[in-house]
Amino acid sequence: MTRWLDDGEQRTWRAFLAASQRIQEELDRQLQRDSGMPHTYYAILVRLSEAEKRKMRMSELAGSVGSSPSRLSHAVARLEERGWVRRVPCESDRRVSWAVLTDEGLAVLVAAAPGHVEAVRRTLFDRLGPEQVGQLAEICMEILHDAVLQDPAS
Amino acid sequence: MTRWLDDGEQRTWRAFLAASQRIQEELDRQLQRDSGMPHTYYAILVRLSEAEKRKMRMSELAGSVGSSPSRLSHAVARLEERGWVRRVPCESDRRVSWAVLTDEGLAVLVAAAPGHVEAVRRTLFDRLGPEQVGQLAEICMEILHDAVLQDPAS
DNA sequence: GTACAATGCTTGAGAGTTCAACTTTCCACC
DNA sequence: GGTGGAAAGTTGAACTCTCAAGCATTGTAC
Repeated sequence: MTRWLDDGEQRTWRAFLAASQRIQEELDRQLQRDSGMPHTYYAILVRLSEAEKRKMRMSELAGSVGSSPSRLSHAVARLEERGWVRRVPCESDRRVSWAVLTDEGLAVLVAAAPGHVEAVRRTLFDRLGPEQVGQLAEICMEILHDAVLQDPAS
Repeated sequence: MTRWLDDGEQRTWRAFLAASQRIQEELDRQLQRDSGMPHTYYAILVRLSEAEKRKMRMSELAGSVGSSPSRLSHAVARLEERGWVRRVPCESDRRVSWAVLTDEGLAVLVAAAPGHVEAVRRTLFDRLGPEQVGQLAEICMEILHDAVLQDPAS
């Protein structure tokens, strides 16, 4: 009954796994080594830096970086300890917390960005032609499109 | 000096991150829920099941699943606790350990496989056309090709 | 044959993630 | 205006991963 993967699919799948794993690890290692933070923390700082007044609600931020509420809560707690992010209670809805990027956090991000972008180029874009970049974008959009991604059983 | 990403690259990069993250999480969740193990453990069982006599040296296995020696050592320790893998010392080189997939481990793998393959289809292959699958394979090969992936500074 | 480096693997501590509660606040309804 | 449920976040425990250090064993050079 199971629709097993044929040889081509098998190869594609394993290549995809290996490639994405490798990129993730390389970026994590680079950021950890050069800036003392994992990639997920970097993504949080980036997203905050782009937001109006450098602040976002926790849930919005979580959705934006593709993180669970719990993960984000833990992460922001660590970022707050380092003084890179501050949590401010929302006046109009007291369930809500604002996460605010501090000046110090922005400085750390600015310092980390060039090395990170270099790593992204080295691991991904420098290896692909322009057509492939377009194809990859298209493919990833399809994967994300209407991303139910749920098991029918659940 | 930094070669920043242009808008198209930026979008591609974020789509790629989101897509690969999403697939990883979906697979991990499915396997954890239905078979009580993370995806990395599943990969270890798969690789062992394909090996001659269902056994491999730890270092070989680590390379094969793209894991650090340390990670594999921890993982196999857990798998051994569950009785799915056994470690056997090598006679000819006593530094070496063989990891052996047990009958019980094979049974668990066989039980887990259909649900996993379904998840892979649902999250990836069902969303792409045949051309895109080919393109994706090609792209991932390029990413892995001659994968130095090292920072010049190191 | 004895020092010394390299190899194979393991270990422990620190850090991040997950999952299932749990608290607080808001909203809708009667 | 109370009540029940939904929404927003947090917390703690269990688990995995990483990194650096460590222990044997093997290979190499003198």
